[in-house]
Amino acid sequence: MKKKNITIYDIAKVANVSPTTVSRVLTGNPLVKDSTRKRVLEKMEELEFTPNEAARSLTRNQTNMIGFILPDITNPFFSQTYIDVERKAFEKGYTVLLRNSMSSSEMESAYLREFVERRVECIVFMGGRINKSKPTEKEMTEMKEVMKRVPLIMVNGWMEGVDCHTIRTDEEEGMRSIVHHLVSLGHRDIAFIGGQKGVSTVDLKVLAFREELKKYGLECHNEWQIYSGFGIDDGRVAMRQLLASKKMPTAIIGMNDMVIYGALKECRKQNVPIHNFSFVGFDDIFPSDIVYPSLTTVNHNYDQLTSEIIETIMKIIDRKDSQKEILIETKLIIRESSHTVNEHYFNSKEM
Amino acid sequence: MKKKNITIYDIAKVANVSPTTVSRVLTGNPLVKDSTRKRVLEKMEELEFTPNEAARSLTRNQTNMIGFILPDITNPFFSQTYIDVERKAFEKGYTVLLRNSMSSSEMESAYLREFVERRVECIVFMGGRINKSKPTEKEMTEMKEVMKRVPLIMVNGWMEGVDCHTIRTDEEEGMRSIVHHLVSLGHRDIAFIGGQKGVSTVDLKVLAFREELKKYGLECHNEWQIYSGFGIDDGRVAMRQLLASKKMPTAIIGMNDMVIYGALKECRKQNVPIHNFSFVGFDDIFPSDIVYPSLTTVNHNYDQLTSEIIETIMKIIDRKDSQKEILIETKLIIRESSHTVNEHYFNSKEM
DNA sequence: TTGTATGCGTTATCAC
DNA sequence: GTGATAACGCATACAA
Repeated sequence: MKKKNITIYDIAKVANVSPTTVSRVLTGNPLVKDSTRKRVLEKMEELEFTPNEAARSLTRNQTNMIGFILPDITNPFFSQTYIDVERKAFEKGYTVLLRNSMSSSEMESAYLREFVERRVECIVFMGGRINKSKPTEKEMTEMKEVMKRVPLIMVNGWMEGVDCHTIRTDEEEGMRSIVHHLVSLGHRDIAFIGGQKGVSTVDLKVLAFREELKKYGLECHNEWQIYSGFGIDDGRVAMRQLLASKKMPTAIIGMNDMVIYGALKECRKQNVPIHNFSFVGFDDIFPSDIVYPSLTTVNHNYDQLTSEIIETIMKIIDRKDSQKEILIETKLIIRESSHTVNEHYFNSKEM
Repeated sequence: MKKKNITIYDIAKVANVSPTTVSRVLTGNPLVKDSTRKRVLEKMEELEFTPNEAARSLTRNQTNMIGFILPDITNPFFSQTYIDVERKAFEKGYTVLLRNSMSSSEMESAYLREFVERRVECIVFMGGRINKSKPTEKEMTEMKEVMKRVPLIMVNGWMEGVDCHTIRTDEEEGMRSIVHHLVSLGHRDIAFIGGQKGVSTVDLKVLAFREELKKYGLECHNEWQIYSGFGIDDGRVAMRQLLASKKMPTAIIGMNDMVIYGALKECRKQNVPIHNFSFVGFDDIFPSDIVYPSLTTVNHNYDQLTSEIIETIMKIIDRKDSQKEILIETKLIIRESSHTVNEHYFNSKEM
């Protein structure tokens, strides 16, 4: 029943050469006579031979695989990053293994182990533990253990005390540009919604946000900083809370685009005129250009980000020097959702 | 320089057992004495041993890998499908290799070849050539060649003359439910936008669309069927064309959700009241619940779809019988974008 | 330019 | 329970 696998030995036999020669044409060794190369290739075609990559990996001690752990590929921020990396890696002859951790530490551990077993040549890590201000001891030591065996690159995150290649977009600067933009539109009452304390991408933004408020001499209302989470519904929750407060902000910054989508939705549910507020998101994922109003947001510069990732990977694999920390400039994309303080707002309020 | 890889031989040596025994604890063979198993495990820990999956694959002649080709993971329709398959496969001990073909036949070929070389145990195929009404001879024979070596499942597509497992959502029925819904709201002038002729998922829908119009005794205006493409901008193009026509429809069905996003955007650009039209999409991807107006659309029943995919894969691998063709029921999700014919529309027109 | 022999790190088949 | 030994399919050092 078991169909015999066709190997270079079978090809060698029918082509009247040694397995070595077959192997040579496989690896593109130029020392083979054209006529024999041609004959071998013909026989391969004939017998429908396909080299076994596992065997190859075993002898060459390299797999041409790269591992990529991220929280959730259904989030356009990650899918846009991933797809570019996949394409650029393929051009270099590498294959990417994608794993969705859902930010679960257990999943991350399982996938890290798998990657080591499969002998990937480099691991790209996003989200989860590398965004925790206080990762657990286990998470840190595990990371170090893995890094003894496989080089690892952290994207938009890091771990205190874990020395490692780091590539991240300059989220602080992104946040500063948002505040600057809003202030220049006349806003003085600015809220920040979404995210979660203890997550570095959040803490980073909040810190920059507060510093910037101070710089412009604006008051920092703690009740306007609502750490409700990262999803659409979390944005709704935050907006609901804002709408229920006595004094309301005139501008709302989201931890990411998603929470702003939720905020917009909540306004509609409550029949609050959407232009009462200016909204600004973060990430510039594709729906931000189609929601209404289209969303002002910070673009991560995906092309540069992914280029740096792949370049760093290749340098590490080729044992070339490469910059340990890379910071990517962001770009503020101004769309309809941010505007001068709306006077209708004040008119429409009973005051 | 080259750091020696740690193998079961190293473990065997320090644990005073044979490599065979080490292998036994690795495979979970129960015939090992508890004390020696414990000793071996300890030594593995100590030397930071990790089994080499390539070597394993080689001897066991199985890789525990599944290949997944789809057009574009940044499209939420695909990412939602993929992520569920990944998770369910992982639960069964399988790893999914994702490849984005961008619907390019060359990419598809390259990835198919790679999958065969990596000896994946099953291939899931979406988009591209399996949605062509007339795939090329090369595409068909290549598919057959691959299928001699690796079982293949086509999802939401098929190939005439290529006998193969097929799982698809019932798009015809989905389209019928849309037309029924619109007609029951009083619409008689219905357009279809997006897609491309010669793509089966499009032809299928258009056919059902026309049959349904006929069934309700409605006229079929060919100029209201605009095959502009699959993306957001393609939807804008189609909408522009509709808005420029003498007689306009009252309802617009999209090939997918994306083109409707474009249509909504175009209306806003031209300051056309959005409620002049009823809009219905197809796919129910996540932004459809957050755009304004929220989009009535057809849901693919992702959970059932992905369950069927994984079940079929496992049955094929385990050489169990499995249904050759599976059809998944769709579900019409009614949101704000579909409503009765808007009277304001007629009032606002100069007529 | 080609062939022989050996190794890569496991598992599987025997024997003991 | 445990241990030799032979696969698995390819690449490479060395010979010729």
